[in-house]
Amino acid sequence: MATRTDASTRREQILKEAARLFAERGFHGVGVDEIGAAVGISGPGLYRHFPGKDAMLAELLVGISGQLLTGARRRREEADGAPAESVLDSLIEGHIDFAIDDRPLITLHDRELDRLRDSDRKLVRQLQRQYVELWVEVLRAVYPGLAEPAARSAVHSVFGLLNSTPHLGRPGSLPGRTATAELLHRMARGAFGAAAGA
Amino acid sequence: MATRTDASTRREQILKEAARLFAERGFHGVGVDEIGAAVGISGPGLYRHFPGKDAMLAELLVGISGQLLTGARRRREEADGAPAESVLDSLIEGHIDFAIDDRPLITLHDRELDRLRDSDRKLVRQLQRQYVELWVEVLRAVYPGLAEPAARSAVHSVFGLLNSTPHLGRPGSLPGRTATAELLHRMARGAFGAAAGA
DNA sequence: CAGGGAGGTTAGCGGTCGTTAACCTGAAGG
DNA sequence: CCTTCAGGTTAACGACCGCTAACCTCCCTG
Repeated sequence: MATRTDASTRREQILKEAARLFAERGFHGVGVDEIGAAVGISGPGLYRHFPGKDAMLAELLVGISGQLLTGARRRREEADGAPAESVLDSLIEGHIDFAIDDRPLITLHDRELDRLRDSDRKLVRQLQRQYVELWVEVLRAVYPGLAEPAARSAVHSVFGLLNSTPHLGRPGSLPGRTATAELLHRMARGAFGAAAGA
Repeated sequence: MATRTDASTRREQILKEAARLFAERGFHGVGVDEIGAAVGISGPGLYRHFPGKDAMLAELLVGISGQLLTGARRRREEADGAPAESVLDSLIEGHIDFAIDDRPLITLHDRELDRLRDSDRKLVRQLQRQYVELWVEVLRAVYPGLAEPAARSAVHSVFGLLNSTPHLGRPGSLPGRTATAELLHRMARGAFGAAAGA
């Protein structure tokens, strides 16, 4: 039997290339032959690993949403007892890491959701909603005066801000990963502060 | 001769519906038959108004970019002599108006650019670049200490923030257009301030 | 009242795409 | 050594899609 590691390596390789291609040209703009070529096999060979093209997108989107949610929950629990500000900072940091390191996934995440089968789309939306609600709770702990609808809007808008990484130029033209992360972090905190602000 | 108004009404109707459909399901996810059906004619009838499907997308994207740039230039000139802060506020206000009132266009604007022919894409990118540079100039007039690369990143990120309107729930579930616009405006100013801030 | 153009229609062509079918190969296991 | 099976291959099918061709029908105009 092939080791689990080897088997999932090929699968993960396919998912990674598919994510890149979907992000670049859109789900319908990429053919299975291209995805196959990107990993060195040809078109229909992909069907040994996935039941179809839709399944690749579904696995990507569910994976992203789940990862974001799981990471956020972990960060909140690890900061147990800490002031709410530091939990918010940790959430922001986690989201920025994701947005910088997995740009294609961040792009797909809010772009190709409507291409999913109903059941998958419902699952992804549920995970996304829980993620947003976690942020809203933490945000309102930091700014108790902030009403819930405004908090929700603020969270969505800050996601838009943080997810702008694909527009910041190709990696390398940036002032450096650390500087970019710090800038985004400051801006997110500034935006939240202004949303709640006097 | 049909009046210019009547002729362009049908064209504009097609463009409007095409924008909505492209934003909902992606350029490749919409067929010409659907676009035709959305305006009450059937598929190939569209070719009396446009040379092809690509041309509709091109006209939309060039139109958006041009409108944004023209509006921004007008606002800067109208505020001649006014403090830089008020020019920045005017730019933010203009962008928010656009993001709230033309959500499908704002969505297309940063999503389907790669589907354009080379010449059209170059034109759109040029208009977008000029728009960004105008913001960068105004922003650095407000915050002279802000370095140019950081200012450019900040502008792109604030665009991400302002362009989050499609994620804020359907119009009607919002706390009201005015309240939403004010919230976004405060957050944008807060983000810029934090980007420049100590 | 001819006639011509604007703006539709339906039929159909050619190409592309996702998927399936049928076949091959190399390595692991009894 | 034979079998099995994971993981490939190429050929081909059926559906769909963008676009063209051919035709029709008002309505405006000289």
